[in-house]
Amino acid sequence: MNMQDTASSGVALWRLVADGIERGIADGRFAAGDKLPGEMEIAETYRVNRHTVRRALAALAERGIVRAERGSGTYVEAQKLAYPLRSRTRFSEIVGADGREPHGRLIEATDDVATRELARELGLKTGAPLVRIEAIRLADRTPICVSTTWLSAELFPGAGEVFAATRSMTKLLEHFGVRDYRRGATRITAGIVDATDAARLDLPLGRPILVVDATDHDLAGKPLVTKHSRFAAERVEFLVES
Amino acid sequence: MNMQDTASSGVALWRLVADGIERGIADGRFAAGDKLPGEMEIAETYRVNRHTVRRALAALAERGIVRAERGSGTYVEAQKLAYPLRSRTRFSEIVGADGREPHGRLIEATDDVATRELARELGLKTGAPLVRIEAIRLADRTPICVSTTWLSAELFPGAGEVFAATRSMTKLLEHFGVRDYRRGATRITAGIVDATDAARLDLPLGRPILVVDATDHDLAGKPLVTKHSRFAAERVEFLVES
DNA sequence: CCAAGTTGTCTATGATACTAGACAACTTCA
DNA sequence: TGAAGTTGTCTAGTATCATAGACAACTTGG
Repeated sequence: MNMQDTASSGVALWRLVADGIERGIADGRFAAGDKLPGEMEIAETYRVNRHTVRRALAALAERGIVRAERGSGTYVEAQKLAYPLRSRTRFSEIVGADGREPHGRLIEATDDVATRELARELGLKTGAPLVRIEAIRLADRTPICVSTTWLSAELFPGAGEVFAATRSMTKLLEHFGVRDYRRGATRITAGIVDATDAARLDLPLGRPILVVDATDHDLAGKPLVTKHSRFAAERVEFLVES
Repeated sequence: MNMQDTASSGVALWRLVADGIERGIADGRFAAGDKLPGEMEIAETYRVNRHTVRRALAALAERGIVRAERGSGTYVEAQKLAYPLRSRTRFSEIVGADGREPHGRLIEATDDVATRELARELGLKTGAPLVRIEAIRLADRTPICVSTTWLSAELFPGAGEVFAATRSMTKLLEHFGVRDYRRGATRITAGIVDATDAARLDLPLGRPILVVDATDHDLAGKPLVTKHSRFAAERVEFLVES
């Protein structure tokens, strides 16, 4: 089949195929994360050559709508979560604003001691007792980030158990009488996911991650918690107010 | 410039040009009957080759949206007048319903005698005296059809003068006491415009016309007038109720 | 490990799209 | 009548679109 068989519309065949697939995604016929039919199957349904399908898929991949995995298939990319970086950022609010269901899960809560850097961030002395919380945050069922959070074990005794129960850092702080808090300086870098985080984030090895280090303070400016978060870069997009 | 310079959109350049021109017509930037800019000028505004513009114009002409006249220019085709064929059809009502101003003009009114066919249509004897009225009907300033109308000279004495004054067949019949009338069988054929009608309809030679033969009767079924009308096919579209 | 199924890449061919230039045919207007 | 401006029609060359086939590279599941 050649382009002009389609009523000489002036629209390229691969564009028609791409639009069709995109409509299928928008309609929900293909959900985020779903595997699309194979290139051969798509070619048959649209009655075009496989190369034409590849052109269409390449255009969609260029826009971040699908992602091809060699030997496996082509998958619908979840739309990136728009994650505004403000002094008052609450994961649950951001995810909720995106029309998705926020979830949190405790992976591990252990005792730790402050390194010199952690102590400086939290306004404590080196070697001070800390609670280290490993947690994962999800939007619907998609893991967004894993974060390591440190709190003073003296100021927040039993923080691990509280977080396990509430699954929310905001509620944990409320439990200890902190009504509101603000984010201090936020440092953002990027890296490659390690094996541990890859498993937690359900990411293939070698994928890029956004690494965020931040410390939250109470309204008086006293440090409360400091975090080291790793976001699946392909699932989130940070927005900085200008 | 090549197609893919336009962001590799998968939409042919000529299609973009055609869409742009069509939007201009829809927006009223180019009114019906207007002359479009020359092909060279369009090519410059869209930054494409003149041949690409010609492709776009050809597509629009194919759909009857524009009409190219060699040596003169390309013009916006007036939308065809929707002309419902019902037993009670009044030109002025049809044109008015289209939001246009109906006009009628007498070309010629002469005495005639009935041929055998005219006599049969009008329920008269062959050779009976007739009035023959040549008239033209327009919507706004566009000629729609020329028609030859025959009436019995005995039933409608001085019909030519009355029509010249009223410019309306309906009013002419009213003048002779006919309050209402109906159209009988209508025969529709097509042909090529002759030189006389071409001048009257402001049509180039060789254009197709719709030829309508019909006889109007009063409510008792008595024949009143019989007509032979030639419509500019490109300016009218007959609608038959189903 | 193997087989089946998947995406990635290469070569090749024909049809369209777009550009470029030139000239013919025609209309309009002075 | 002639010049200017218009659409119509050629030829030619380059880039893209679409098709076709083959094989490599990889993943998955038995």
